[in-house]
Amino acid sequence: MLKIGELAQHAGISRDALRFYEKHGLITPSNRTDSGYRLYSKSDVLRISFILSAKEVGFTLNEIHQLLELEVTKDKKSCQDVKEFVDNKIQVVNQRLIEMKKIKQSLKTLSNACCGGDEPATQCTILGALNTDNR
Amino acid sequence: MLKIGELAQHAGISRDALRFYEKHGLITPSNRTDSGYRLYSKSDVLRISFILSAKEVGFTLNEIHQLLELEVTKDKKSCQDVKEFVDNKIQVVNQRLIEMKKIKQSLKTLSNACCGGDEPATQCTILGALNTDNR
DNA sequence: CTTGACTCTGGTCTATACTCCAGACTTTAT
DNA sequence: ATAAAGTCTGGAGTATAGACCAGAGTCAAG
Repeated sequence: MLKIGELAQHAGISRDALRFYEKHGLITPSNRTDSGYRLYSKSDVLRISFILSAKEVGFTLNEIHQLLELEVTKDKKSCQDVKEFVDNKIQVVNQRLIEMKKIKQSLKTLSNACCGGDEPATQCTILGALNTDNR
Repeated sequence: MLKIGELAQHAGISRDALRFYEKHGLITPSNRTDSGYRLYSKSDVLRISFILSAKEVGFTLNEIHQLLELEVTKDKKSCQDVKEFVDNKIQVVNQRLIEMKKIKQSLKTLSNACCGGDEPATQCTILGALNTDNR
C-alpha cells in the first residue's frame, strides 16, 4: 500500500493531481489509514498508469472516466453498447495514429534536411518539410 | 483567396478559432480587403492544416507556435538548435506512438472479448483487457 | 436600395485540468 | 519530545483553447 506522495512520485504526477482524479471519480484509494491517509493498492497503481496512458494518447479525463466506467456498469450495459463505444474510440485512435505518423515524417525530414552543423538554418522550416513530404 | 468563413468551413473549425490562432501568432492572413476582411492564401490553408494536425497529435498551440517559429527565426537560430528541438519533438511523438499502440491493443482486446450480442458485458473492462495484454 | 448574411474589434464567459494556498492533524527522524 | 515532512479538506487561482456576444460596418441578391 502506497501513500499518496509515494504513488505520486512513482507515477510522476502530483499529489494534487491524484486527489483531482479522485474528486472526478477516476480512482478511489483502496484504503485509508485510521487517520484518514489515502492508501493505494497495486491495482490502484495499474489504474493510474492506464489513466496516464490514455491521457497521453489524447483522451480527456471525461472519456477516460467513461472507459473505466465500463467496468462498473458491466451488468447494465449490453455488450453491444460497450462494443460500439470502444470501436468508436479505436477509430479515433487510428486517426490520431495517421496524423502522428505524418507529423513524425515531417519532423524527420526537417531534422535530416537540417545540416547538423552551425550554419544558418536556411532550409529548416516545418512547412518546407511538409511541402517536401507532399510532393 | 478565402474569407474567414470559407476557410473555417474548409478546415472544419470556427471563425473564432482562426482569429484566436491569429491573436496568438500562429497565423496571419496573407491579405486584407480594403474594408478589413481577412483573406487567406493557399499557403495559409496549408499552415492551418499543419496546425490542426499538430494539435491532433497532442502538441499545444504554444509548441506549434515554436515549431512554426523555426521558419521565422531561421537566420538567428543555428541548425544545431533547430535539430535539437525537432529531435526532441520526434522523441515525444515516438513515445506517444507507443502509448497509442498499447491503448489501441487494449481497446481491440476489449472489443473482441466483448460478445457483440446483447448479453451482459461481464468480461468487458479495460483494466481487464490491460491485464490480459500484459500477460 | 434594402435586407440578410458575413465580417470586424473588443470583451466576457466557459470547460478542462490542474496548481497553490491555509489551517489543522499525523508520522517520522533525530 | 520536538521539529520537519507528509497528509487532510476546502477553496481560490491559473493556463489553455476556444465559444459567445454586442455594436458597427460590408457585401451580394432581389
